[in-house]
Amino acid sequence: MQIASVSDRCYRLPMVDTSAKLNLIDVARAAGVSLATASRALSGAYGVAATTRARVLAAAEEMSYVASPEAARLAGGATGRVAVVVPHISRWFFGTMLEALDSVLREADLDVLLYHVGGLDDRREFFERLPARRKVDAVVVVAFPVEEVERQRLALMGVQIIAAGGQNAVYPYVCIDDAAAARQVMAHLLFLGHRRIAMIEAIDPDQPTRPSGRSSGYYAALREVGIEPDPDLVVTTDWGGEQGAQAMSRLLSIAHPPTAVYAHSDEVAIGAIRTIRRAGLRVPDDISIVGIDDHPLASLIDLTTVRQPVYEQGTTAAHLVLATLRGEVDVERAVVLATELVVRRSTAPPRPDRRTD
Amino acid sequence: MQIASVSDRCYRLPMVDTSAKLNLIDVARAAGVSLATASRALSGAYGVAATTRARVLAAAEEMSYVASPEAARLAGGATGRVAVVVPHISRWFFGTMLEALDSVLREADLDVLLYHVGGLDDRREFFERLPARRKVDAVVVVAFPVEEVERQRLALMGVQIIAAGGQNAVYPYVCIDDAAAARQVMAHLLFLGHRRIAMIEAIDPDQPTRPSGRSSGYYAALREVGIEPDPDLVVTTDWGGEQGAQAMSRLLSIAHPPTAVYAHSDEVAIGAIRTIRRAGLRVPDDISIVGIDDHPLASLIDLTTVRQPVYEQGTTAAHLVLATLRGEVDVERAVVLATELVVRRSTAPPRPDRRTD
DNA sequence: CTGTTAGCGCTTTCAC
DNA sequence: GTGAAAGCGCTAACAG
Repeated sequence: MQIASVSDRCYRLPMVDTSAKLNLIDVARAAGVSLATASRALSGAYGVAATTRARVLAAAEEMSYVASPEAARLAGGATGRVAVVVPHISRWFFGTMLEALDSVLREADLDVLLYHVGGLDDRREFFERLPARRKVDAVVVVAFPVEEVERQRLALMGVQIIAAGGQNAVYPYVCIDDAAAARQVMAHLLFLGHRRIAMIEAIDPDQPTRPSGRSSGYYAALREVGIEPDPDLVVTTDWGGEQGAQAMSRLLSIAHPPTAVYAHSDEVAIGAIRTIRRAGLRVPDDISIVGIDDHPLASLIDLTTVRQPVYEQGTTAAHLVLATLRGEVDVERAVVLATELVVRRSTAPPRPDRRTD
Repeated sequence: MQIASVSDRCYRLPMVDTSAKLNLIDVARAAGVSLATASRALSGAYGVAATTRARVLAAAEEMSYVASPEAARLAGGATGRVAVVVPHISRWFFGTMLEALDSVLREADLDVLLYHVGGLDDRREFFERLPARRKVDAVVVVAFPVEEVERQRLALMGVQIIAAGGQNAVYPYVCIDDAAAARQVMAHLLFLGHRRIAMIEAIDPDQPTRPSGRSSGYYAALREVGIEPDPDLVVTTDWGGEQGAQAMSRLLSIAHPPTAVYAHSDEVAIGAIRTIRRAGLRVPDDISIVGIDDHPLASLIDLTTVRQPVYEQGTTAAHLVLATLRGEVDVERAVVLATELVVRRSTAPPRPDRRTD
């Protein structure tokens, strides 16, 4: 992590001459057109002859002209910025999503304004402040519910909303089918012969969220095979490894502990594994465990999981943003990406002496 | 991860009346002063009577006035934005750093512009583009070297640079002492009686970096106790778990494998552990292993490591930004934060039959 | 299809 | 200590 001046770089960086700033007017002159025409040509508006536009574009390219977002915005144009709103940053899911969003938005020459909105106060602050001065052209909310009032407020300012990793009927979104993911977990566990399957349900205490499909899928799968859900086998906690470990302790403290555990995320699952091991039990011999995500460390832990395409959700959401910004009317409003079971070595049939059926 | 309109929220969001936008002139009128005075008062410049300033501030507060960054910048002021440049986003270290930076910068009413600069092309793009139009007031580079030319280019535009998680003599920085961290690892391992200590050295292939203190500390510690470094015991790889696993394979393929392994990061260490286990060996009985970071999952894996205060590095760097922006001259230009060894259960004395001394 | 013109909301000289 | 006025660089009506 050392930082030092590296002298043997492979590119030259021309020194800027601050005294000679390059404005649109310069490009216009170089192309032999008026300022207005240059503006139209660059912004891709209609009503410019193809040859003229080409000339302007060439001149701009030649002089490596970069427009001033400030001036553009002030004059009523777009800001060239999009806000990405995330409830967490350091967790893998959110970081990966950010990386994906950033990658395609930057490609489209849009700047990314990061908004970390943890609790309710941040959230309120965000939705009160942002619209006040149109700082962005669109906002992407990552796994984060937006109220209708909030949406309308933004819409009033001409700011679009797109959701990544979550769903809503009102604005475009891309997500996975959480209930289907839960069912993939359950199908695997049931097929292996497990009957006492616990669930470590994760919820974010700071975010008001509807009951997740990851939970409903569990109950649905159980009911379908005629197993009555046992409340003792469901424990709710925050996302995160330590919390998973604690939740697992509770599951080990009941009269008839489960033979298999379904955790809402890999991180939670990894925490649960620690508790199991500390109890002197083995995975998967004594207890099977499955997570959701396919976190990079899951493969290193040999954790069976359901993979969700996080990066792809991000890029897809970003493309939704671009399409919306372009004013495309026939935008695909809902994209649901497929998940898949990844079988590794944290699952096995239950020990014969522990089978309950 | 479901997103839905939540109706029972605990705050009211007033609908914006887009037709009545609030400008500085309105605040000025309300305070009974001229536009110029209002501007001066708000920007905290000298030459305004204390009472006048108070009146303006009150009016602004009352009307919950928010300045337009666009107009401010256009007129020669600050942008109210700072760029954060990171080579990765989804890795824990960088996400945590971002979270910390964001937290204090937002507190100071600055917006965070995220720049993911992966390879050389991105980097070039960044340093060519950003200065062209002053989009930000300062840039924070996270674990990322900046060339002198690049720095000067930014300085010319009045943009400050601050480094987080890396060091440089020219601009303010905050980091840890990598060499010291390495020595903490080595002291622990040597004290336990290990002599054949391997190092899995991690480097980012996309970033031109000076040899890390994490490596030099290893060699220094070895030499100090009179152990001749064995080239076979050092393997270099990319950061990341899979890479750590592969590196460990190589260490297991030499004539005399190590009794202990020092990995440059916890993620690398976790990968290495998988390889060790798959080889039928046990940690720490057969091989001890130590990482650096204290990644949240490290405690779940029971990994001995050297903790570095990532979040604190971020907040400190952000405060450096604020001080610099405030024009403070006597800014602490270099902050080096302490690291500490966290002993868990991945280290133990070497097996007597494997000791080589 | 292209050029002219009037601001966008603020900061900053300048006078007073 | 305060006010008046001149832009910052661009877009969006308008004319032509």
